[in-house]
Amino acid sequence: MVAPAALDFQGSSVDLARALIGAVLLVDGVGGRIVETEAYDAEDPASHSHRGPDARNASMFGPPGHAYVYRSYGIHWCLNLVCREAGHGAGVLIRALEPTEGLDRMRTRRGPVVDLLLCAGPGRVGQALGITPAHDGLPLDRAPFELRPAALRADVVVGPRIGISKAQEMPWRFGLRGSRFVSRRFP
DNA sequence: AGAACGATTAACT
DNA sequence: GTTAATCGTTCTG
Repeated sequence: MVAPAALDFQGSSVDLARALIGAVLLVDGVGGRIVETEAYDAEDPASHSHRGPDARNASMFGPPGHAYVYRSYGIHWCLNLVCREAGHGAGVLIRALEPTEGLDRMRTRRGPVVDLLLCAGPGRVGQALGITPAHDGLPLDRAPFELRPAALRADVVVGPRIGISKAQEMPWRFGLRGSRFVSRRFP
């Protein structure tokens, strides 16, 4: 019997990003197993919270255990889970899921793509789960969110983050080893 | 005020 | 491998 890895929203975003691999995330009953995450922090030049609180990133400076939703490239809605003490500005970007529940609704939202690409990337996760600005700032421990920690400690691989120009060398992207549902392979 | 830039994706060569 | 789409935020003058 192995104790479930509890999700600690009070700790660092790097620790939470690692612990989230293998956890199950649902929004209105639609979602799956988290297979890829990235950590961001106020001391991190690549983070939206680096310049301090503003209208867009306010949720990152709100209470831990809540959602931070932002618009990416004017097109996509991406979901983060806020951690650390309120006011700090740290969070974890959900980059990919292995779809397990609500497949039909995901296929309707995502259009004609193979199931492997339903949630392989932060923008795709947002679209498949129906994430909107209305989810920004909502608590993760009640509807429409459902978050279940991984039953066993997952086999996690680490690598540099994707799509950033600052602090590219920081190994703050985490994935489930061998998963075919990640947005990109790990070296 | 205007230009440049994204925590991206889909389509194309 | 390259590139267009698309729009709020940030940088520059």
